[in-house]
Amino acid sequence: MSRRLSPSFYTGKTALQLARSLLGVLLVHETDEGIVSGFITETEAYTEDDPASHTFGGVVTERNRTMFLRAGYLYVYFIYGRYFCCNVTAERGGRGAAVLLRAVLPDEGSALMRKRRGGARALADGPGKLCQAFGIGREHDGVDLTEAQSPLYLSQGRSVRSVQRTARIGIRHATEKQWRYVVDAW
DNA sequence: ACTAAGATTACCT
DNA sequence: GGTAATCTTAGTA
Repeated sequence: MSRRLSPSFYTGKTALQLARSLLGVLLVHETDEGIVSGFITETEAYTEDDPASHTFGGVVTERNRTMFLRAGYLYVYFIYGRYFCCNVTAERGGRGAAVLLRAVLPDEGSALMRKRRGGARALADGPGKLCQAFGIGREHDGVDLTEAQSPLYLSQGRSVRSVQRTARIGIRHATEKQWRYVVDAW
């Protein structure tokens, strides 16, 4: 039985609403190496009106173009010369909005995650670590998460009892916005 | 062409 | 708590 989230999960929500809704959702990646999955525990919203966003001002560039697709695509970017970060696009096509996946609680395939992480103890408690553990890289930028055959997708997860909202991490601009969502209790 | 900054992480004291 | 590592991206000329 597949519990893959349907397109309707992504549509009709603002980036902030989607960021909240993604908490508890299961992120799954099926590859030849094996299957890894984990429950999303931390997200951040980014929009066109947001000085911290890659799409601030609504200007399309080579890097940010995926963020302007309709909701339900994966936006992957490279940062600090070392790490990838992955987002789920939000809002309607033409609007540059997305939700950064910052952390997951590993479910299936933690041995493979650890192998990909070079044996480290912390498997996916940060956006760069998450992408490394899940084998997500630049080739996954623009993947349609809602497509039935996609090996990378979101699935129904756990219900979240309580959520904490805070300022976003690691940004210089718009630090006053409380657009980070963290699972407080399951 | 050149340059500065970056939605991070690991390792050090 | 501080910071080096590392290279792409985007802006400026």
